[in-house]
Amino acid sequence: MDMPIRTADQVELDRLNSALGFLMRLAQLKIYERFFEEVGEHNLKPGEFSVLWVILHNPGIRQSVLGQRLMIKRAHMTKLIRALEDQNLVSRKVPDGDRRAVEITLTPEAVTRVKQASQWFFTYEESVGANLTGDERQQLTALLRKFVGLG
Amino acid sequence: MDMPIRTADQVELDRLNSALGFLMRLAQLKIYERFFEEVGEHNLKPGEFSVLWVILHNPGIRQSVLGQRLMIKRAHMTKLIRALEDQNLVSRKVPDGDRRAVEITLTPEAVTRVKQASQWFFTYEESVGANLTGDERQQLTALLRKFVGLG
DNA sequence: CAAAATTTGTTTACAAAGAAACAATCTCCC
DNA sequence: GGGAGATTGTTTCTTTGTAAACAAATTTTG
Repeated sequence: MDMPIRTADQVELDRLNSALGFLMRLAQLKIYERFFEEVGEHNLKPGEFSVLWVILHNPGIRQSVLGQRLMIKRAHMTKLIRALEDQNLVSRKVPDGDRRAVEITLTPEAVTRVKQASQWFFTYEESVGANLTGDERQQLTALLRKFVGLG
Repeated sequence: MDMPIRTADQVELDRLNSALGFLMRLAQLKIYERFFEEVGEHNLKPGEFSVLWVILHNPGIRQSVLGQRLMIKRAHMTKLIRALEDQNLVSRKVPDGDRRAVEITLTPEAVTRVKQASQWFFTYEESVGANLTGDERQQLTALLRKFVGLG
């Protein structure tokens, strides 16, 4: 009868169904969507939070290294850091050893703020993948860690 | 001693190390990066390809349904479809039943083009996750499929 | 049936992220 | 020591995607 497709779950994806890159993109988008639904505007976006968190645990880290680890391009990192600086959350210091580089540290306010934010952030993170069993979630985490080359 | 961190793999991520959302974002970025390294400008970007692929397999699909399945927002979908229309790859038709909607079909050229593009696209997709064993890759795919709700 | 609410797609304005060109510094090597 | 080349960060421009307001058609409901 050639009934037009009316709902998303009737859509035929064919080979896309087992394409790793495609599935990963979908997964990521789903996580983001849920993040903004649940956490709303908690005044620190996930990107900002992870940047601040990493600086907290690596005081004086250089912009370039931070960017490499979080896969943020230099051009974009410049903007992120400046925005954080404008909010008085980080301070930049050009080290004596290498005057091209910039070393970044949290301000005391930011330390408090990040520790506080970490509560809801990780609470959310733990709720991600709630439709999986504990084992599956565990496996997924391990596989992703291997996939991205973390330990 | 306070040696500054010099390389990305010395960075302490602490709890971020097992945060599913974080790992997923990293994984996705890694896939994209490799995609552009390897496939370069093959004249069809991954987003465009998947849109066209899904239209190929669901001729006459509505913009809204397409967007729901691929998690593309309406506003953005409008632009994507227009761009594809400008390249003479899709045609739009307002169905009689519901004159708000738009049904999309591939042009004959696009059918050829997508089938051709599918060769390198899926070749790339199969190379994703080459640092995992076959079993692991298989598991990861299955877990992601469950995660995103693809039965 | 008519008013209210919803769906669908578009437009406009904006935010997030990348690419390329650039300047300053540093490293390497002759 | 002094250029050639690499690194580091910034700037500018462009692409990609989202948000909010809107218009038109449809569905709901009183």
